[in-house]
Amino acid sequence: MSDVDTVDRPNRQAERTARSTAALLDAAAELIVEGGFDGLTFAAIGERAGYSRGLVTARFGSKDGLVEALIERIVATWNHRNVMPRTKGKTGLEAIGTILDAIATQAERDPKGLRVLYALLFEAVGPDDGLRMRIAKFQDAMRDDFRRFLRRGQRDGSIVGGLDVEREAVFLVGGLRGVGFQWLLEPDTFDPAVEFRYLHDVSIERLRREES
Amino acid sequence: MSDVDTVDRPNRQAERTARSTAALLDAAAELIVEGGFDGLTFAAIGERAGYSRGLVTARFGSKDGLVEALIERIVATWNHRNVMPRTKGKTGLEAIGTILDAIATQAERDPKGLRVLYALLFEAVGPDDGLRMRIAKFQDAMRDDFRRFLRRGQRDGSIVGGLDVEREAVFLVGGLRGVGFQWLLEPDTFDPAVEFRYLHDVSIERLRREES
DNA sequence: TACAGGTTATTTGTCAGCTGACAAGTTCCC
DNA sequence: GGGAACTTGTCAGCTGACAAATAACCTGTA
Repeated sequence: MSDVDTVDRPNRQAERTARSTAALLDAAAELIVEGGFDGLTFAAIGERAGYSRGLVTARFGSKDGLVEALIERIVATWNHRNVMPRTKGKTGLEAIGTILDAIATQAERDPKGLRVLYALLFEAVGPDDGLRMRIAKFQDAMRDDFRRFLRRGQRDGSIVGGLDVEREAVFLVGGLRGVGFQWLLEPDTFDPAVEFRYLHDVSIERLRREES
Repeated sequence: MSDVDTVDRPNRQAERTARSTAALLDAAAELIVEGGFDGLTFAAIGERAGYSRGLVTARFGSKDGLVEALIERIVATWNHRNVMPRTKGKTGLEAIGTILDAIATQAERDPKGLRVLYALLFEAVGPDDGLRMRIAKFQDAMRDDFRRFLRRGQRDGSIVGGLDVEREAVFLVGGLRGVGFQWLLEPDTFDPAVEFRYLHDVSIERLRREES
């Protein structure tokens, strides 16, 4: 019927697995955006994905396994698409601007995708869960990007000298999380694109080396 | 035995209620700090408070009622003690500095009390719960404080002119939430006092009117 | 002072609902 | 025919809620 069916199929088994895996993860992401972690039940995931409630366990082993896979997918696509390639050969200030701009742009064009990430982030505060450590790792990787670019900016002279790199990295990531928090708290009245853009502008302005 | 017993007791019934209510709320606060919302069960609250599991329902009607009472207590003491009285007769910039300083100071002296609030905040992101709207109301009240002081600062000349008051209020509250989020995500390695203090310094520096 | 009767505070018994997990069975693919 | 993907049956565990029972307290009267 469609050309998909006429294509060579060297491995339909694996293809089937990939399809159901993607469907399950998509469903899980949607459910988290809509109802937070409480709405993320095996029954709901299976139903929305068009499978049974038991497949989640069969595929991911446990609920933690599912969440781990979901985070993995989000982080991988994000880093691969939006950060690493677009900061090459730029000054430190430009690289930071690129990151902040990429987030603001995604808030404009694909807010749902961004909401999944933030919903996961805020769900991770709690006791010694595996989720918290997983998210903390992601968080620190992000701070590390900022640390690197802040140092680069001080070497190449694009960023004002003498600032506390560690504090600044925390401050920048904190600014992003603060916008995301207010967004998720008031999803109907809060415009994340505007606020992320403002965060970008203020941060760049503040970090830019004073021209003499 | 103790002098408490020899004091006039015009209403021991009410006193008993007040004592058990306080014990329940204290226990609930501790449990939230330790294990998030998941650990906040009627059984755990009653046990820690030294009462039975059924008293929570009898006193607060439902779990929502308990949380509402807890938030009410935190917000009331906070506003009453730390904000309202200490910003009178100050310039806009000074008032904002007072708020940020009060938070940083509490992070130094009573981090547990502050953690209860932030744990509640981040637990509130989710669907149409009553908790979300309750926290959103608190959040907007806090932004409103900043809006008021920002305008005051523009009138009295202590704050740089021409800034977007609404954006700035969001940015300031967002900065606070961002610090709190990183703290709760990494409670063992993240020092909230240092970061709140840095937030204070950077914000005041940024808002101060350039001296001509 | 004593004590009864009513009110309030607190506990215990019990229930339905939901969740994640897993084993056994069924369908699909190679 | 064998193995993988997927479904269904089933279970124990836990939670919040509420009704009924018990304990503590207060008030009025003699």
